[in-house]
Amino acid sequence: MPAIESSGEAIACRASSHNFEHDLETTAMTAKITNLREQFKTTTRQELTRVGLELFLQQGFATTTIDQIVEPLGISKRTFFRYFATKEDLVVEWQTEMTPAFVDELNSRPSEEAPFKAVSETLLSLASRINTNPELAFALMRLLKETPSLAGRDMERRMVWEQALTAALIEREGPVMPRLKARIIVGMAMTAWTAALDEWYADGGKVELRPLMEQAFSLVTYQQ
Amino acid sequence: MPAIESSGEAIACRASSHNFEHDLETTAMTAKITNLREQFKTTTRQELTRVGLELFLQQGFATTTIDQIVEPLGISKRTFFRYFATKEDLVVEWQTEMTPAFVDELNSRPSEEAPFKAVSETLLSLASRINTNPELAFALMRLLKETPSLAGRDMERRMVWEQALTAALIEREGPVMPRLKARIIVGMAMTAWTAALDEWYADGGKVELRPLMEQAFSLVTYQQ
DNA sequence: TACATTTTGTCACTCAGTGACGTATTGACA
DNA sequence: TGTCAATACGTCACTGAGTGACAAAATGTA
Repeated sequence: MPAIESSGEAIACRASSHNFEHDLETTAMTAKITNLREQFKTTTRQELTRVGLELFLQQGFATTTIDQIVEPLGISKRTFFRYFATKEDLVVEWQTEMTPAFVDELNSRPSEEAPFKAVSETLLSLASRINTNPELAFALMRLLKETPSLAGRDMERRMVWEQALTAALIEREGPVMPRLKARIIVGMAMTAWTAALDEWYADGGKVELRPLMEQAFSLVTYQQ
Repeated sequence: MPAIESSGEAIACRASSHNFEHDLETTAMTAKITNLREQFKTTTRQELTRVGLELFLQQGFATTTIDQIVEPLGISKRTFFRYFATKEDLVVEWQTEMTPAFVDELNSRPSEEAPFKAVSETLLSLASRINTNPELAFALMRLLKETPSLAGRDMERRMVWEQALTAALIEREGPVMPRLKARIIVGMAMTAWTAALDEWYADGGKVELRPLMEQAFSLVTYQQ
């Protein structure tokens, strides 16, 4: 979850470095940090996502141009596309980036836990993240659903998660678990998860998410 | 159209397509059939898909421009976008269009059949369609998988099918079937179906598809 | 025949995305 | 501190998808 409310001080400093040289002392003071370059890149990336999401949520995805995102930060359009391959990536990339966290979560589940249960609990851990800022999650979900190109990328993200979790599940269970079976277990859990999330969205994001998900998982469990 | 000869060429080209050669004469003779216009539009649409898919399969999706599709048919780029909203639609639209056929298939299943079984059989009916031309199906699937924007649209198509089948299942089962449960049953069946299709693709599209799908459905059935 | 409707082509335009090239910034080493 | 290679950025020019506006052509109807 990106922090939209963070201020853009660092980037302002960077933008002014073209004309002034006051960041020289900054370099002198932080001379120990070797990857100053990486830090700049990280903040630039964060600022781009912040401004981009703000504009998208405010005036829509299609009606917002790259120039509008880039202009208040004093960054060129060309540079934007050095950080994000497409306009859509600005919205969905941070979701894809949390894939390893899911795999870690699954790996940390007790080994005696049943496969489906382990995957379900892994996915449930995301529900608590959503719960920390339901309004933002709801707004982002609306953005994803109302923008066709973003909806497609969101589905793609789901596939990435499924593949990663499938691989992790096979790793976890060993050769007893055939690939097709692993795929289906993960797919079922993801189906329940998505269904619950959609129901939550359809109700305006006002009900409790976690019990809804638990209900969905239980439906999968004893449905045949 | 400004040039007469280009107009004649275009019509001749459309009329000479496959099985529509005789339609021109019959409509000209009877003259009572009012939808000559509609017929032209249908053939134009078919020709665009035919040429487009040929080029996409031959030289790739991204490297094929709309002009290349449109040029051999004597149609303008602007007209292309009156038939298809996006370049991607040329590939995926016919898949979305077969949604009602699925719903009909589900509705025609015997009413005493269990929900999951009915949905599974509905999806299995598509396997036989794929079986009529496995090479083409495989090539199309490779196209969908190797082109990110198409992969996204393909996922979107899956969602459309899921929603349509969910609605049909609720209709079929009556108020006994809550929406969340219906979603999950359909989602599970679709998960198994997709997993089987992916395995089939991973094996180079050479194994028999139907038994693979039946195996996938059976895995869902006795997995918990 | 004449007239209304629909379809199409042309033109001009916006915007996403890319390649090439020059410049500015940074990191490491003298 | 100065030098130099590597990296990051800006500018410019370009391709291609997609759209709005308007005129010309084809069709339906009478």
